[in-house]
Amino acid sequence: MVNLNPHVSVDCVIFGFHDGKLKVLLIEREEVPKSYLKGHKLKLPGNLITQSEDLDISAIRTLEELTGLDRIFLKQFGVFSSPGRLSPPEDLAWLRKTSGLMVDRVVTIAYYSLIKISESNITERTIWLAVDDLPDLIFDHNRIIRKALEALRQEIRNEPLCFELLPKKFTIRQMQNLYEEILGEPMDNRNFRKKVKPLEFIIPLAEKEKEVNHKPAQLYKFDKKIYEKHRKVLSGFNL
Amino acid sequence: MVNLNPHVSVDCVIFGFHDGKLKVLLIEREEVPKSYLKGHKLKLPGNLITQSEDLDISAIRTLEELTGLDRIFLKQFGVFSSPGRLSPPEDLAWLRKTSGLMVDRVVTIAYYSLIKISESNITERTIWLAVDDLPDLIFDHNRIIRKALEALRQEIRNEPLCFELLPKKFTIRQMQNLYEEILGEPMDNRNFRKKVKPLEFIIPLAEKEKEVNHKPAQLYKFDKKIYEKHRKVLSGFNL
DNA sequence: AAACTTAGCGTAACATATACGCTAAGTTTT
DNA sequence: AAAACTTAGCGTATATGTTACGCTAAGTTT
Repeated sequence: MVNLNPHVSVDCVIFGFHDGKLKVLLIEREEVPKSYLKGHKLKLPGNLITQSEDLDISAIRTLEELTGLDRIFLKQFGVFSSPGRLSPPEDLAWLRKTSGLMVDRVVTIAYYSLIKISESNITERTIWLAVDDLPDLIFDHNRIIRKALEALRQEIRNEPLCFELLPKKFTIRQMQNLYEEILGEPMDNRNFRKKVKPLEFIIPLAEKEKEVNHKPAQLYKFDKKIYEKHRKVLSGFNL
Repeated sequence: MVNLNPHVSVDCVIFGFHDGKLKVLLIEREEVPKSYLKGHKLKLPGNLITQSEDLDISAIRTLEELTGLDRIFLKQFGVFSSPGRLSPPEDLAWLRKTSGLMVDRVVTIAYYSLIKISESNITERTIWLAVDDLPDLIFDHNRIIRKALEALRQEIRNEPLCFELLPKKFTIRQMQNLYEEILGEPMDNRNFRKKVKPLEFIIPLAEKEKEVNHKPAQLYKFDKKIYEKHRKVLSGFNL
């Protein structure tokens, strides 16, 4: 057994994009007696940290184990430290039982992470739910997700985060739909294309969309190296 | 003696603006044997948290005690968790001695805060130093300050943080100088005035600058309530 | 052929940013 | 009284970016 630090934990809000909806990855808790279910069956992926691990490393490891992906986008966005956050008592009891530790107060460092659902290899006992329609979760995890979404909305305006959520090969329309879903406002397709067109790090492939009952769309990929070269000149990424 | 949590601490990077320079408030360590001074005499204000306190509350208390100010601007901007951060060994020995605890690893939650130097009542054993010319500090405190400055630079573009650093009564020129110092680039005074002019939450006072050997400048104050009313309409604060 | 969406051209109205010339006014210093 | 200095404001040309919209053509399935 690893040597756990019972005072500090890491929680990850994993966002994905599927069927035009922004989703969060949740874990179904084990060993929950029926007596206190009441919808509190789900939680965010996360763990108490080990004594010798940097938090970022701990978060990365948690994610790799869970999704089968490495090089995932990961961003620390907040700390949740309220002394009363490990409530209700049934949830605290569950944590003590499953961790085997008499935890009392846990300060949790929260990360959000962006993954390509289509390319991940998610392990069992997990479920993707739309962020705008979540049930009650354990502890303060609903609040953590709300804060993560605020941070994501803020940062996706200035950084090319959308490519972390889109599949490797994507169409301009998919890209626009993602922005519309996250920012919650419709955009003009013609103007959107005009903005995207001159970006040299969005590269057309020799391949088109298939099996759609309309003109197939051009597929593109994101070239991170070219983006890095241009970012200093362009002073960011604004859509 | 309060019941301290030896695993989690709070550190505050307190910025102030004086003589046209952005400064940081540092504390002179006590009980430092001459044998390992080497410049490591200074540290950021901060403490281990108590078992029952929310971190924000802990940071607020630390600041009030230190500056005599309440309602200080305070923002949590990062977590520093590297297992090796409590080095060199002399510094760790000092922490163990002064805290009376066998601390081993401390995850610190870092805040930056903005204060009006002229109106604060700073306690002893502290010193204001220019951020661009700091000596070596204890632990990883130089790194924490660098990160705080990055966060401040980012956020001062979108929020009216400058008024936290300026005195209650300020001139447009002082405001411009502050922006120039923090963002590190000169600005055109005429254009700056044009941008500031239409902002209804910057209110002229019936009072002018004194004891300067040129035309005295108009003094202004910032009205937070009016700003809050307009912010939704204006979608932010950009300079 | 109809239905649908992609892909692109064009443009008018409007807002913002940046650089810079110019004038007048109010204070202290000489 | 003049010189030195900074505040305070007007004006303007240029470039750049945003938003809304009309229009055409092309490629796929039904």
